[in-house]
Formats: sequence, C-alpha cells, structure tokens
Amino acid sequence: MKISVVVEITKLTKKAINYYEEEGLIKPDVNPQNNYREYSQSNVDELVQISLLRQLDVSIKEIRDIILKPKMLKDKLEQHLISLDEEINRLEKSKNVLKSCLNSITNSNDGLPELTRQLLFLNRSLEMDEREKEGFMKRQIQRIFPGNFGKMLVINFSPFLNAPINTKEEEEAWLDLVKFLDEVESIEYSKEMKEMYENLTNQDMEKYEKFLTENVNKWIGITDEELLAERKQFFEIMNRMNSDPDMQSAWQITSIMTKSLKGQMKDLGYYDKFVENLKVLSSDYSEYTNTRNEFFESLNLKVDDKGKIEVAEIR
DNA sequence: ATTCTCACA
DNA sequence: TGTGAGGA
Repeated sequence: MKISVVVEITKLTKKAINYYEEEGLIKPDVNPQNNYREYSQSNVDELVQISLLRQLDVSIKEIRDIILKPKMLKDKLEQHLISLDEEINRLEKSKNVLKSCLNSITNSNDGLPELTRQLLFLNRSLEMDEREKEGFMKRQIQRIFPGNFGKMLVINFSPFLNAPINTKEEEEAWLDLVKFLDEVESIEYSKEMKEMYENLTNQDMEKYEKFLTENVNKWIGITDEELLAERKQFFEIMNRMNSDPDMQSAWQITSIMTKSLKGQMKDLGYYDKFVENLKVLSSDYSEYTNTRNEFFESLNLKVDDKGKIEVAEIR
C-alpha cells in the first residue's frame, strides 16, 4: 500500500512516517520506477507500535534499540519510567518556583529584573543544604526581629530549622518561607518593648536558652500523665503570681505589650507564612507547637486588666 | 501523488 | 523530533 493509506490507518503524518524510515525504524520496499514506497502490513503494524511508544514519549533511539533487540523491551520501559519521574520532578520544581514568584510579582511593577532576582534567589535556596538553610533562617529572623527579641526567637526555633526537604509539599512550603523571609521588612518595636528586651542580660538569654532546650523535648510525645502534672505545676505558678502584686503588674505590662507585638507580627505574615510553613517542614515543630497550643487553650486562661490571671478551673 | 532537500523550531 | 515550503 502507498503512504496515503498508511496515513489513514496509523493516523501518523507522512512527514513522521518518512522520518521514521530515515531513522531506520521501518524498511518499506521501494518501487525502483518512481521511488514510491510500498508498505506491507507488517510495516503498518510496526508503525502502530512506534506511534504508541512515541505517545508515551519514548525516544526514537530507545524505540530503535527495542526493535533491534526485543529483549530490551522491559528494561527500556523501566528505564523510561524513571526518566519520566525525573522529568515530572523537574517540572514540579519549576512549577513551585514560578508559583512563588508569581504572587509577589503581580503587585510589584519592577518587571523582569525583580523576577530574575527572585528566580535566582529561589533556585539557590533549593540548593542549600541543611546547614545553609539553618544559617539563612537564623540570619533572616535576626534581621526581621532585631535585638534580643530576635535572639529569643532564634533560640525558640533552633531545634526545628534543620529539617530536610523530601516531598513536594515541603519544597513548596520552603519556597514560600524563603519568599516571606526575603521580602518582609524588619519590625519596629514600640519603645517599651525595646526597653524591656534590651534590658535582658546575656545571662538572661543563656538561662532562656537552657530552659528552652530542656523543655522542647518534653512537649514532643508527651503523655497524658505528664500533661496533667504540667497542668498542676502551671496552676501553682499562676497562683503564686496572683498573690504577688509586683508580679501582677509585670504580667499586666508584658501582656499588653505582647498583644500589640503579636498584632504586628500577624500583620507581617509571621503566623501565616513562617509558622505554618515551618509546621510543614518540621513535624517536630508541628507537634511541639500544636501540643503546647492545645495545652494553653485547655487551661482557659484569662488575664484581667489588673494583670490578675483568672484560672477557669483547677482539676 | 509522492519524494527529496533544506531551513527552521 | 519532527514540520513546512517548494521543486522535481
């Protein structure tokens, strides 16, 4: 049969059929009179097979190998599956990077230079190893929250900043986090806030760090009994504070200040971008912060305007 | 109608 | 990895 009927059967184009012959995938007879090809049924069968493999994105070279050595079929297809997976990963990565760029690029009209800057930055962030990531985050936290407050945050997060990135979700979270850290401006503390935190001494910070490193593990995988003990201890402390007027006023001041700081941090996107993404990146942090939040919610604390802490119920 | 070659993406 | 133009 001539090429036009083969086109009908196989749904391939003439161009493709000619090309496959040129590449040595089929060998139709040639009419010496006019150089027209005479395609046999087996030629057509081969073309159908080629067409199917091409739709699966198997390369001409691989198809040729398979035809030459049919034993290679399984091997080649397995190999091809792997390369498709790699391709998918590559595309997913591009997708994530692009998605991250897109949000911030829409409202800023800096155009191409800004996009390039972000692409460069995000791509580099994906190549960081755990050590670099940790360093990057600590530096940025310090930049956004200058002074002792930032130091305390770094201490807070240190145990959770070195989580490896394995899944797509984690990569997406990481990119979102990097973008947040990159574009957010550093915070302006209120005067009182500044005073309070800058009055902290190095010893204070060391104490805080010691306290925290000892406490982090306690909250991960905590048992019900331990939770109950924690509860009791907490109420005791609260009661002691309530009976001490100095403590009360101090508590009142800090509670007012942290409230306004929390609002500032929320406006920055600290909770939505930083905390949420870190939860995705570090299951330890997710568990730590969730159990702690549950714990404090379960206490049902209220601080009245005199700085007295209302303890809902003690069980 | 088909093939060939070349330039092009 | 093909496609399109254009001549034979």
